[in-house]
Amino acid sequence: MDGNVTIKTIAQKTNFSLTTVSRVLNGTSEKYRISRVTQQIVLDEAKKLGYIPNMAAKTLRSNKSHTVGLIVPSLSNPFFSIVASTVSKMLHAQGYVVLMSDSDNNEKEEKKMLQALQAQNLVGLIAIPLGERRNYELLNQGIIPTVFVDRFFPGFNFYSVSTDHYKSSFQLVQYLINRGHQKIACIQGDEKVISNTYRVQGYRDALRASDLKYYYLGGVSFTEEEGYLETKLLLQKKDRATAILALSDTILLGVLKALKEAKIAVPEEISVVSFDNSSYLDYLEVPVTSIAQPITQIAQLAVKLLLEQINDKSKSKREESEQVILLDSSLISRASVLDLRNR
Amino acid sequence: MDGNVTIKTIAQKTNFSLTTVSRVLNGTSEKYRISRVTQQIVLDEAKKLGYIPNMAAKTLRSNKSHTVGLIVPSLSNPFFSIVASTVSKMLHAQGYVVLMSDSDNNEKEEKKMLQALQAQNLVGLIAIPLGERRNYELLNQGIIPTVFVDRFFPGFNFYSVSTDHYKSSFQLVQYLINRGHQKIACIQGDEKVISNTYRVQGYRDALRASDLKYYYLGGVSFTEEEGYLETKLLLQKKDRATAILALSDTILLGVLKALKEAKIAVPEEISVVSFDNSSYLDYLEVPVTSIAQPITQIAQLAVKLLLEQINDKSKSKREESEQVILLDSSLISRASVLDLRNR
DNA sequence: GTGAAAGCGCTAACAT
DNA sequence: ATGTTAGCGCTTTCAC
Repeated sequence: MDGNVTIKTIAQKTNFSLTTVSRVLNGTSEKYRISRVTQQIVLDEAKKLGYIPNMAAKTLRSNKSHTVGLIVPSLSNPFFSIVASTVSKMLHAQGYVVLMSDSDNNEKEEKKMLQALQAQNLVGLIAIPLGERRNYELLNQGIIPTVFVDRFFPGFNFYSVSTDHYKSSFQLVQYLINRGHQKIACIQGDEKVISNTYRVQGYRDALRASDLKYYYLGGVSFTEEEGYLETKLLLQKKDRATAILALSDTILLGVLKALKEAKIAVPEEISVVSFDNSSYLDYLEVPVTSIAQPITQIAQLAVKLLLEQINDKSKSKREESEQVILLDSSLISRASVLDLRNR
Repeated sequence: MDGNVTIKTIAQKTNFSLTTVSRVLNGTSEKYRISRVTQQIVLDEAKKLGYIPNMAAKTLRSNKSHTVGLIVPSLSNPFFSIVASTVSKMLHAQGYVVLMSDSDNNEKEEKKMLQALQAQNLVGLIAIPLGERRNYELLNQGIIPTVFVDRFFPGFNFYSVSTDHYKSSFQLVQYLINRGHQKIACIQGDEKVISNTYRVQGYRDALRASDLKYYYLGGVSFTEEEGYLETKLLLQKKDRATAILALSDTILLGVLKALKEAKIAVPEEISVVSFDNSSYLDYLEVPVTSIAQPITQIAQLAVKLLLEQINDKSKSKREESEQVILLDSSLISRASVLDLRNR
């Protein structure tokens, strides 16, 4: 009643021992052949008293917390929040509880959060890391099963799940090239994040594959402002690109703003494509062709791999589990690309 | 080294007692006048050994977990994810850790999550509740300081922080009326959530205040599909509205889709306004006038109120803390409303 | 089929 | 300025 019902209370009320009560409440009755009657008495009393187990005690005793950590660069980014949403739901369904940390795109913060998480007896960790691999090297010698999502570092014995950024980017640029574009500019996000790196490589390699010499790369962060500024810059070049590849939808919005201000028509005067395929792309002034990542699939796979590791007691196995899993994206074609071959 | 360094290990290595080590590591050295030398020795050893405190033990012993629960209807909704992001960052900065739960807009799930959270010795809870008040009545007799965000139920001794939905809606409708609109339709979300209820009331009262008889209310959930379907329905009425009020941006996207399909021009043939002011509204085919909620402010205030309660040991005070705090929104005027007075 | 007792890592009252 | 000790709520040997 007074909010402090423990198994001891129940033991006293029912005149059974702590042990018996504990066993009943943990579903190990069968294993210890506790009589149906006893079970019922204990269960009834627990319900009547509104017993709520004390996780801290369980965790301390068993050294297993049923807690999974989740660290993301920023929840205000839809991509990450959908991952968080999916991960959270799946894990809760499995009886885990999720400790969420928003590293705010700040590596110092990320480090602090990782440390805080380590004190929580986590049974697992799902991380969308920032650019600093050392933050993850401190991770308790890989004692906590960890899965990287979207971004990763080579050389960790963790699973990583992400879109095949390189391939996606390559295909997207090829899509432009196939429509006659020869001068394609790219506005990137943060150079330190590996998904960005791969996208840029895909961009570069697609150009090379078609022997295109025009190469323009700008941008330093995945923000609307950057997209805006970089587009302003881009428009001042005498040799203007015929297409812009925005490496995220946030960047895209900035690009569109700058183009609108300069009264440059999309796609008549310049074509635009992006990564992310946000739901509003269909409703923009000109619907924008974009790469759709299989976000939910990625998150689901990450959780599955994590649970697998958690349930796999044989740690030896885990030692050699470095594995990067790349999922294909889909190119959603809309009206923002002009076919230059028809001119 | 082996990942199981406790204060006992440090005590042995340094030949100090558990107490001393504990005190040094908890920053209570001053209070107990532990010598600088001792402090340094202990601190050095802790660092050398890579000591990580065991939170479960701390929590068990002190019955205070430094863990705050956060429960949201769905992280994939930008409004909620921004709240989550802000809350998480602020709380982490204060040394708290955040247990996140996505109730998936499902009251059964919400109940389960609330129960799971209760087992975690939470020191506080921030909740964006669904429609079921009973889920919160079970909340440990209000022993855990709780703050409702965005939505709330009357009769709880919790603080609630939200936008003044009624007023916002009233103003928005008045804005339409001022521009000569007399037939305004409203497409709502989930009737069970109080923010929706208030918005609908604001809509109704604004009409009444101007003696307008036209009243059209449709919709059952905050989704694009609903917005789409309801608009289809709406368009079949012989007496068509001159303006549509979409109670969320998700609904809005559906509305726009239906209008586009029907080739009805915005704002020439019909005006549209919405709630949420998502960042992409500026870039839509027709930028849409919308109500911007002070999301970050709301989240910040909620955290402040929570921390206040947590630090306020005098529970008596908390007993009478029911208080609903309403923040003003801003009306962001864009091109989606036609001024009928000029015709 | 059930119970007694030890102990997980930590803190705090009570020493000195 | 530092140490001893009890105990938070729970699980788990070991015992009968």
